[in-house]
Amino acid sequence: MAAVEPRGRPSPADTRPARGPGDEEGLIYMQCCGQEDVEVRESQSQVSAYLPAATPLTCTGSSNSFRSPESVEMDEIMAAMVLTTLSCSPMVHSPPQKDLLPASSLSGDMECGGGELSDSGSSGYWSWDHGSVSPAPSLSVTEMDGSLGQAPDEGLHMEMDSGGSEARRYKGSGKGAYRCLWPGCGKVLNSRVGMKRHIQLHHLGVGSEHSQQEEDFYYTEVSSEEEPAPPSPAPTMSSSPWASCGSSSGASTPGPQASASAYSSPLSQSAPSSVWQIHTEHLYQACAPIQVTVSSGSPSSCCWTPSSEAQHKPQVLASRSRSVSVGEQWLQRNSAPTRSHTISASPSRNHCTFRKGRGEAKKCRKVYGVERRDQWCTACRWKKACQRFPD
DNA sequence: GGTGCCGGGGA
DNA sequence: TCCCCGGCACC
Repeated sequence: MAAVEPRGRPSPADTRPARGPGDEEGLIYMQCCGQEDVEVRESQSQVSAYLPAATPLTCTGSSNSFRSPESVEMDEIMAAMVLTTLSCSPMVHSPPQKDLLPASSLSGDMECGGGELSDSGSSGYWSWDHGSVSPAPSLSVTEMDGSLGQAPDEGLHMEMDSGGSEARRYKGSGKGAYRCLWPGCGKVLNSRVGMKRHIQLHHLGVGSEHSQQEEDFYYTEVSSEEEPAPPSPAPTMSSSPWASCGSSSGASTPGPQASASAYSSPLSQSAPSSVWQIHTEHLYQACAPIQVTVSSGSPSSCCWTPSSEAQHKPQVLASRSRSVSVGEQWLQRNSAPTRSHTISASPSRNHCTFRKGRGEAKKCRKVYGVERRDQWCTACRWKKACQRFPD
C-alpha cells in the first residue's frame, strides 16, 4: 500500500502507469494468502497473460483467481481501497470507512489503504455520504439485473487491457453469480453486467466516469454452490445524513436487514421521541447546529450538511436531563410524533443567519403570558427561538 | 408598540 | 454552561 503513490483519480489513461512499483500489491496479496483454489489454478495462465498490461487493480483482481472466495473478498476490498486511495483527496477521512469494512475480514491491512472508498476528492460530503450509501438499497438491483442487456459502456473496458482481461476472467464460468464486494453490501447477482451496474449506481455513483473502470473490482464471481451472500446490511438509513451521525463504531457497522423499519435513523432508534423532545428545547444551547433540512412548510431555505461532529450533538444532548415542566410534558404527549421532523429545522447559527419570518404559531409568551413566564420554555425565557412552539 | 429571537456578555 | 438582555427585524 505504501508503494502506491498519491495521485488523482485515475483516468483510463492514468491507471496504467500506476503499475510497475505498484505491482507489489498484487504480489503481496499472492504471498500472504497461501490458499490456492484448485478450480481457478487453470486460470493462472490467463492471469499472467494479461497481467503485464493490467492496472494495479487488475492485479488484485487477478489475485482472486488463486484463492478461496473469502480471501478473494478481502483482497477485492483491499484493492478497492487502494484504488480509491489513489483517487481520493486526503481530506476525506477514513474512520467511517474502516468500520464499513467487514469486521472479520480485514484487520491489519485496513489502515494502509486509508480506508477510502469515496468516490472523489472533490467533496468531502459527497465522499462521506457515498461511503454511507454504500450498502445501497438493493431493491432496484434485481430488477435492473433482469432488464439489463449489455452495459452500454462496456467498450470502455475494452480499450484497456484490463477490460479484456476482465472478460477472460469471467469467461470460464457460466454460472454467473457475482457478489458485490462493496463493504457491507454483499449483493449477489447472476449477471455480471447487472452487478456492474449495481456497483455503478449504488456504490460508485452513476455519473462518475471512473466507475467505469472500478466497478470490476467491487464484485467477485462466486460459484452458485457457494455460501449465499452475506446478509445485506441495512442500507436504507444510510442515505440519511444521520447515518453518519453516530460514533464511528456505530454508524457504519452493518445494520439489520433492510426493511421498512430500518428507515429510522440511528438516532431515532436510540432516542425516543420524548428524549428528542426534551433536548429539542435545548438545541439553542448547542453551539453547533444540528441539522438544517428543508422540511415541508418550513420557511427555512437553508440546506446545510452537518459535520460529523455536529451530528453527534443530538445524542450528546440527549444524555442531558433536566426537569420537564408540565407544558413540556404536554407537548411531548401531543406533538412527539411530529417533532422529530421539526427538530431538523433548528436554526443554524453558523450558516443560516437569516431571521425567520414570524410564524403564526403561538409562542410561550402568548400562550402563557408574561406573568407566567416561568412556564415558558427555556428558550423563550432566554429570548431564544421558541422550541416548544416552533413555527 | 408588541413580539420573536440573534448575538453578545455576565456570572 | 447557564442565564440574561440589548438590539434588530417583523408584524
